[in-house]
Amino acid sequence: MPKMSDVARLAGVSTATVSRVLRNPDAVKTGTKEKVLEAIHQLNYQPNMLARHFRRTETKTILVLVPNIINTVFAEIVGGIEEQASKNGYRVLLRNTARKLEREYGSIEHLKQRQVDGMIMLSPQLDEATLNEISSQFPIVLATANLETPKIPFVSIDNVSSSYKATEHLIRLGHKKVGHITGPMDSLLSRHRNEGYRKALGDYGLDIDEQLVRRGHFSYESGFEQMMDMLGQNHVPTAVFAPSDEMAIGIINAAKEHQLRIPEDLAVVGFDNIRFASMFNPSLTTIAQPLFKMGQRSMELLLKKLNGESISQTEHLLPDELIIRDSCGARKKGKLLHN
Amino acid sequence: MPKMSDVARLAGVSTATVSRVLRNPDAVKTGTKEKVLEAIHQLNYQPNMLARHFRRTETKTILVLVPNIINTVFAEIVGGIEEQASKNGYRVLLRNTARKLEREYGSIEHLKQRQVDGMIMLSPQLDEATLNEISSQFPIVLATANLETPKIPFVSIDNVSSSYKATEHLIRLGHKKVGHITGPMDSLLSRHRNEGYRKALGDYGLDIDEQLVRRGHFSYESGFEQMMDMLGQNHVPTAVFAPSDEMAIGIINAAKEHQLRIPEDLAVVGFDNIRFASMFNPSLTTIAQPLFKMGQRSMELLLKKLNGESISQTEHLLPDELIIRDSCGARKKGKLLHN
DNA sequence: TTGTACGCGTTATCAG
DNA sequence: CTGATAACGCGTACAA
Repeated sequence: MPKMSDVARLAGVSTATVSRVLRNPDAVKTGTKEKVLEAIHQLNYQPNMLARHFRRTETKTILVLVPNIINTVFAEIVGGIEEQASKNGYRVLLRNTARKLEREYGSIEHLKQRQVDGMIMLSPQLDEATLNEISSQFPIVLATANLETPKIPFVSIDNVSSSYKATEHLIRLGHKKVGHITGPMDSLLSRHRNEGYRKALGDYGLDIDEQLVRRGHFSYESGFEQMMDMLGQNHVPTAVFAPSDEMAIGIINAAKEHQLRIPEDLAVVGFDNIRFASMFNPSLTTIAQPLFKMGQRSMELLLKKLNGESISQTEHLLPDELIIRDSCGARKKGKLLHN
Repeated sequence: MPKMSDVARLAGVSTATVSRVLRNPDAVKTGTKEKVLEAIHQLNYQPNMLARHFRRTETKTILVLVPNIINTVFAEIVGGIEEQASKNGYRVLLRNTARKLEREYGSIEHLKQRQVDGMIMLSPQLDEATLNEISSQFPIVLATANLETPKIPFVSIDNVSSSYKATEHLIRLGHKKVGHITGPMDSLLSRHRNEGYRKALGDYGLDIDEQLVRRGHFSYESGFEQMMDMLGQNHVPTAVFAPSDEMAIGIINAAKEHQLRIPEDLAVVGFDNIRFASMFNPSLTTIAQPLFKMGQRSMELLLKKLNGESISQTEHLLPDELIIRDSCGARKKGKLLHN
């Protein structure tokens, strides 16, 4: 592999000049520049990036920590990050945490060892104190994460108001017994979605029937199981708000096992608007998160940090949208009942 | 940030010794080793990986090229790769090609610039000559890709026999008019699946009705559109083999639009066994690819290449499996008709 | 505008 | 078993 000195020799200049042609072409006279470029071409020279990174103590690489890449929600955010990163000359290192806390800690080592210039964490599980500690030393951005006392830039939607909107939709369709299966309650995001649900019921003067509120963890299985269990009881909901589409599908399938029709006997609203939401039968009414955009935005914020620019605000809430399809019954009535 | 020389000074040894403690501890006397480790601990020293990578001309990083990370099929393979990589001290750089050929070419630059030690390509679009050319210079492995004349190690399932199996299943359920919507025919993988379909029909003495064979490209949309079109014609299939689950779902939804019952009026077999295959209504009969394992295996092969070990064979075909669920009708008949 | 010369932090070589 | 020292290839003061 030819090195810079080879180019320099062939072009009859010094390595300094070759380096300048590569990094700051305007500082070189046109004639010499051409000679150098010609030599580069002739030798098919490629700069040794390892040497460059070492010399400049930067890697042009960012780390993306994902709880689980197989989850389409995360995959789509990663897609947005990658797009924005590569557009700006950055590469994306992917690490699956498999929801192991120690793998999140491990990523700190990565930063310390200068293996990456910065990091984006999706749904981190680390406590806020630790996150703040890392953030004070390295450029990091959070995605799909809310913070109690935000000090680190993060990208999210407003989980309270979106859940409120979803629940309200069901209430305005006439439902009095609206159930909810939560995500894991150690996650602030789940608590926020739960909060929006409760707020909506309260605002519309409906009591919260704690028997209709169950604990799950976003998954299809937890939706199915909790719903099966709920339907085995003596009083059942006429509508359910689920904090993920996967869970909504689990709920619907459980209801079908009990010979319930969707949406006539049970209305369901999901969350995320995954690709599959519109393909399912019935198609899911759901809250659409702009996942790809959230990925892009996280990377934009990280880029600012990497470039030393200041970030005015820490909360970056992107607009969500209630997508009305067939699982809630609004479309069955010929026209929407409200809005 | 403390450097190796700081550790050396504190421990009263040379940098060479510190380096040895880190990389080849057995070559250092226990006493000195302890002194050094103590100093490392006291200074909270972290080796500068950039310097190490530069010095050793290796990055402990591999590149994974994905057509589209949002596709669950690829995401799952990536999951397997990442797991195996991190288990062996390698990091995974993720690049989305968005099916742009130039991004595949770009990855070659990456290798040339020594930014990564090797590469795994998922469903590459580059021609075999180019792939062979790259492979002769750098360690690469292919996944979900078949080759006309295999010279590069690749991991796949046997697409011909699995498609044969899927089609045969439909035939043995009594279907005479078995349709097929293909993937893009510039992909060898699609051609193989098409080949298995045709072979099965031929072996069972059934004519291939070219009107029942349509061109698609794995997507839900192409399945839906082609099926809608097919159902608008005067003669229609009683069963369809789809080369992806997404497409199978599109086909089913199109059939439902035409008031057809699945599987009574139309039996469908899909491919991939994506997570949603079992959640869908009806649940999909499909060919299960061991995607995660395929990812792991690709990484194992790449590790061998990186370690200079020889790889005996180039074709690594993993076992697939026909998963019988509700979309084909076999289960409706009380018991399987065959097996 | 260009060249010289040094340093980045680690590892490998070689001598002791 | 340990130490001194020379690379690795590039970027950048500083000098010309």
